[in-house]
Amino acid sequence: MKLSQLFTKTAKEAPADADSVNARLLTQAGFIQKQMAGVYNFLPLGLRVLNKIENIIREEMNAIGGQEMVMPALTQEESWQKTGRASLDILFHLQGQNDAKMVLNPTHEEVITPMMKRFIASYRDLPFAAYQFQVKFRNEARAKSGILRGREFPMKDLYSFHADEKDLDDYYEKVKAAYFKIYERVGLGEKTILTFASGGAFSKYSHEFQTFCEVGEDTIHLCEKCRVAVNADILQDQNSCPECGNKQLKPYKAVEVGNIFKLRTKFSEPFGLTYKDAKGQDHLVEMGCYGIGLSRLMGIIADIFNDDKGLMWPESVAPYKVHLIALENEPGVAKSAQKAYKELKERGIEVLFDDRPDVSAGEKFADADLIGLPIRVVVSKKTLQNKSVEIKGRHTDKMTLVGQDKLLKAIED
RNA sequence: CGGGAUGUAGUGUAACGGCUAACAUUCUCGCUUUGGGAGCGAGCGAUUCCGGGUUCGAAUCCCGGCAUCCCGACCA
Repeated sequence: MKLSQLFTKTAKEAPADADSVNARLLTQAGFIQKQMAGVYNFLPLGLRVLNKIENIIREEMNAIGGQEMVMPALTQEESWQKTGRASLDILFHLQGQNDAKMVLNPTHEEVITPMMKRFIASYRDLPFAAYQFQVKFRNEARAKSGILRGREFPMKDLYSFHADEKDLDDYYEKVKAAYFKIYERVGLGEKTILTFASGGAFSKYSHEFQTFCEVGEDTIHLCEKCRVAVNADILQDQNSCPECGNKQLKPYKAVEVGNIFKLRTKFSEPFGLTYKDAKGQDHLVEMGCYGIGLSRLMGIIADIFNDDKGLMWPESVAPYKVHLIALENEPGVAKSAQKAYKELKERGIEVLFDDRPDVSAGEKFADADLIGLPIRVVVSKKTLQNKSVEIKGRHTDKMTLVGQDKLLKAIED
């Protein structure tokens, strides 16, 4: 992508109403633009980050047998009455033709459970799991922290269906492992802790994945031996490590970046989702649900990986890998930079090319730091004197000159 | 939903109750510049959030609403 073509632009000054780090940097760099409180536009650079995150999650969901589908954002309110959740204050209600009552889904148990009655009849149909990436709507009393808690946000939700609790338990562990891989891959592995949280009516616990972060809404109590934690919400019931019994737990601020939950028959019951066993007896289907908010993940990554100059994306989720700069408006420089751009692209390396002819060197450097791609490549009069280009990582001040013909090799290492 | 703060060109800020609402930046045009947000000149850009009130006179004071941010409550 050529920066001269990109419709977004960076801002020198931070927006006055963006107090949170993620909102400030992502807005300044042109990744997102606020629409209203808790509702954001995801611009080309921001969408690329979301898509990177989405693809990582997709691969891990497919690896544990998840089948991708998409459910609607809109649902009849009746389904929510059946489960007793029509009165949730986070529900957006709206009215259709003939005064039909509908809601914008904040989650999809009320959609997928009745739908599966069409596809689950026998124990032979089980188990399986289905997931989607879909926008969720939650009328939060207070939107906050930039894109960490919005009223409309993209989410991955996986639902699993089982004949018995044992099978649900086994699959639950598989999802847990898949989640660890996801956090590892997006760069949050070391900072993300499995946390025991309220299990609701049918289970002792659910599990949250909590990422250490100062802006965190939650407090988790960490067992440093086991690297698991207990959410402060359930501390009165569980004041020691559930794995080793250790009572020396240390409190930390953290943000929930995922939640996995054994629903058991909480939803199959109101909708009558049953299957017949080998003897022809009916049983309620056992269910699990597993969510990850994509934009929250993006926000927390922005919140954690930055410095005073701007964002610092982990390579796995960076919108592009290379930020290529043609430093001066000079024919030789432009020509060499164009050539490098073409070669990188042909090699399948994602590159953002600052080809703007009328922008000062300082501004180009500042923009590169703000946008925060992992590798910066500069072509200038100076580098061309040595028939070379300059390479610098976003995390370091160290610059190295490599021959023009060695660029691809240097980038790939 | 309770409390607090704030609303002024696209963005960031200024303006004692009193002149044509100022400055920087962005943007447009011209010239000059090019290794860390360059320089000079000219220009565009505002119903001062909305509605009411006080006053000879309101961006400024008062009331109501709305919006945004922060704290709290809430939050599978």
